[in-house]
Amino acid sequence: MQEFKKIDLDTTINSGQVFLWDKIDDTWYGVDGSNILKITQDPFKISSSEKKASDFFRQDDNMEKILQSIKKDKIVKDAVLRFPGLRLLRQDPFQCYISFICSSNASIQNIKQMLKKITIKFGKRIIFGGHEFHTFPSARKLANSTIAELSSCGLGFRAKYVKKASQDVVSGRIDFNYLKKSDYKTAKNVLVDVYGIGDKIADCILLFSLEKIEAFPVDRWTLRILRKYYFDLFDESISRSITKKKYEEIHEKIVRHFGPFAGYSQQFLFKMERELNNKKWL
DNA sequence: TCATCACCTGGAGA
DNA sequence: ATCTCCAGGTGAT
Repeated sequence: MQEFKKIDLDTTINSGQVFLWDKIDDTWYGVDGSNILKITQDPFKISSSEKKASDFFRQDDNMEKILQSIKKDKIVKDAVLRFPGLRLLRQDPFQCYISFICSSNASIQNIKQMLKKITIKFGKRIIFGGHEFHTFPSARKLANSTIAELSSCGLGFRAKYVKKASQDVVSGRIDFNYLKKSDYKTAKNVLVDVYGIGDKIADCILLFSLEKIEAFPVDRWTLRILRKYYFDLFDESISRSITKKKYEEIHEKIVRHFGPFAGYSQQFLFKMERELNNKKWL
């Protein structure tokens, strides 16, 4: 089996996509919506608390073709070479949506803590594989919660975002099935209208849970990467504060350079640069 | 349209 | 011990 076909669990889970994962005795456990996943690396085996078929690891993706497509330059080539087992994940959309709304101006460890508290306070407690877990709550549950309850999970100013965003799901204003079927631009325009969701967070939700592999979240790390390695390409577009128009301009250039699987290239570059700076993950 | 700034909170570094 | 600063941004001037 060629190296790129093997999924590297540690690398993938520690790449900033998911927050509710823990490793217990060489086994990874994670919360994905109402489902709890249990995964071992060797042998690679997945089991779950619910019997629902979801390809969490995107094993349907043609990695040979995707990697071929994104290796446009030496930087991405190096990143792919260093983390050949890194993958994008296919997350439960509502959990992903709330997770990244919580991520604004917060560290990964802080985000993890907020989400953990949300599951304990609002999720369903279950025992799986001999361990206790709490599922991610439904939109209705969070929509009906009070700001005070949400604040007690350490959300701070994000509490009001989470409540409103949950209400938008309950009312049907946000329909994840519709967004999955829509093209990138249409879906993005819908998401950025939600209170608490801007360009970056919308792209995270699109990439990690709504099948938009061309989405390329631009955050302070990505911006740093573009400045450091791709200055010649993005030159004028990169200013200190990034406006909506600049963001679109950058995204256009990104897709032109990295191609239709740009989101994959983002994941490799992000992983590489954070490792390079010894940043912590979960 | 664009640039600043406040914002909850917890953890790291001075 | 106490303080400052920052963290995968966003909304309001």
